[in-house]
Amino acid sequence: MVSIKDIAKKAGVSISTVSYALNGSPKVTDETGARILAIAKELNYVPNAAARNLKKRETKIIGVFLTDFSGGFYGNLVQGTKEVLNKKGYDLVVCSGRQSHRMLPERMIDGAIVLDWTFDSEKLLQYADRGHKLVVLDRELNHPNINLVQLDNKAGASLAVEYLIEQGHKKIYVVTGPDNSFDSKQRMHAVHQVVERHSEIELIVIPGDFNKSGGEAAAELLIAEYTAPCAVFCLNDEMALGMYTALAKSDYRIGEQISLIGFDNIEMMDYTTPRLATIDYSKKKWGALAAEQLLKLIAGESVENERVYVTLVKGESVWDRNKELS
Amino acid sequence: MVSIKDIAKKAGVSISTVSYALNGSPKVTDETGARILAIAKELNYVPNAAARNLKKRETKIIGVFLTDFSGGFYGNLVQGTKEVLNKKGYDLVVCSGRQSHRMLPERMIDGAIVLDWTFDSEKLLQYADRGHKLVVLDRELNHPNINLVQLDNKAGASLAVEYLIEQGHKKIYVVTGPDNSFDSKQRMHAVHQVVERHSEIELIVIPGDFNKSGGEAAAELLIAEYTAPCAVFCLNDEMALGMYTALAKSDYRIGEQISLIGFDNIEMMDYTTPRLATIDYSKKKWGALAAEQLLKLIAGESVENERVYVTLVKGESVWDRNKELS
DNA sequence: TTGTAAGCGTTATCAG
DNA sequence: CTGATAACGCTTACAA
Repeated sequence: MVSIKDIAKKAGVSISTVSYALNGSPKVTDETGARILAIAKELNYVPNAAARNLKKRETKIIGVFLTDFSGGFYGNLVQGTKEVLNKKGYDLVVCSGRQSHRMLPERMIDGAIVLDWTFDSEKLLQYADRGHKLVVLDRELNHPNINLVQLDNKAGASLAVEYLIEQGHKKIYVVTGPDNSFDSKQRMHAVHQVVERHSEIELIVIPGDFNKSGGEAAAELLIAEYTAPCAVFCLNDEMALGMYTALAKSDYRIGEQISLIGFDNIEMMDYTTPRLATIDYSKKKWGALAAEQLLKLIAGESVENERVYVTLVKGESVWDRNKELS
Repeated sequence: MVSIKDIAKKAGVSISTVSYALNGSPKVTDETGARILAIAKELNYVPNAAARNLKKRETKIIGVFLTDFSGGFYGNLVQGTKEVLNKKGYDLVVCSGRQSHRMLPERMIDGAIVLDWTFDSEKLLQYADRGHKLVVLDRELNHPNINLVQLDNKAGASLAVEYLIEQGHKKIYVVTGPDNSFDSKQRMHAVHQVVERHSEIELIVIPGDFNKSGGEAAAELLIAEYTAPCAVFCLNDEMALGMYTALAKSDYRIGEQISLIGFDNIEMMDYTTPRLATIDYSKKKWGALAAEQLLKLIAGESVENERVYVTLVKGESVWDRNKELS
């Protein structure tokens, strides 16, 4: 490995001069500076990150922690984050799984954006206590070193259920996410609030897992106890797609006997027939916002928690019962 | 920051003893070892990655370089990689964009898996020359420190074109990837080989970009010059989906006037109607294989280049003209 | 079994 | 403007 020491030797100067030259410090003559740069290039010098990180106590790298790499969900979000970070001289790495959680406390990254329910809140708070900067997208955590950029789950879930009700549905199933998912809890809460305002609605809750398999399982349950047309709100699109696939194999048609709406508007939704209704929001903006907040946090600026707004995407997957009744 | 020095002070031992204890060396008494571990836990000690990396000259982290984070393409591939790496005590980070390329030469990672045509081959060779270990999935590079795990593009493209021909198609459009894409070149080469064996086939090449927009642009061209039923082979699914969307807005129907086949079998394909034909292969296995090869390379074992095999996925998007003719 | 000390490649604080 | 030199936190001979 060629180090600044080698350059110094070859240039006949000291290592500190080399360091200054390499970092574009005005403390070296243009002449020696240029000579050193030339020699560095000639020797194919590349700085050693570990040494620099050790000394400077920063890596200029931000980590994004995701539950998994799959699905059409994360692409745009991470892209939004990356664009903001790169513009500010930071690099981004995407990590997943418990093993990788160590990167934050071990200081391999200068901060983290968390959208990963397998990452313990307790751990996150502990890291924040030690001075690490965090932006969390999937829970509520109150700490000066943690900023929240949350989805407006309440609005989204309300929009979804109200849409079903408006279309004349009385019997509504809801397929939930995992118990420990904050998003799932918030959405469920909003669902209950809306339903309470409509006494005529029959609400049935089916526990899900935010995965395709959860939607498939729910579909089976639905089919088993089917008696009359009903509506289903899957608390995320992944499960809605699972249900879509499962129902395709059954005698029931989405948008006819069974109305369906999801949440997230992942890319796959564009290709379903009938078009599945869902709740949309800009994933890219979400990621970008998270990055901005994190950088402010790192810069020591004070930051308010932010919110990402949602809209309803209608689709033929929801049958308008009013037409039938009129 | 609490360092081993702090632990040493509190335990009344030297830093080396602490280091040995922390690393489970048999050189320390069980008693002092336990005491040190206890103190470490009490102080919330976390090793500093930069210092360890600097000293050990390895990070136990592997980087996966992708062109972008989007689409249903990478999820399973990265998942396969991750599982293999984690099992062997390595962590994985996913990177994208020129900026992040520095991670390899700066030794922030112990090796890289490259599926990113924006990563210069010249640079890769240069890094390999400096001793960095690489597995490349999207090009052909001959170097002792580089291993190839390639898709069987030739078989895939041949399967696709032969399928179209078998179904009675005579006029075949091919939408290519970017000029510098190795996969695109290989697939095109195979296309030409097959077509040469069938003199009755009329082949029209449309330059594409492997993105949705490329497929959309190709669709417009197709519509503009449409005269009779024809078939299209998009060299990847992303473009096939672009064409699918564009044609949905036109008077032409996929599987009727226009037959369509893609390449990759990304998840979105499962939701198209009619089901788009494509070329399938196990992305997870591909990623896992790449990880295994890289670890062998790092361990200094000799490795042969590997190949990932492909299969044809038929779909209603390809019209059987033989029926019509018989 | 434990301690001493050198060094990994940088940066940064002093003197010159 | 340039050069010694002391860190940064850790690992690992080698000594004791």
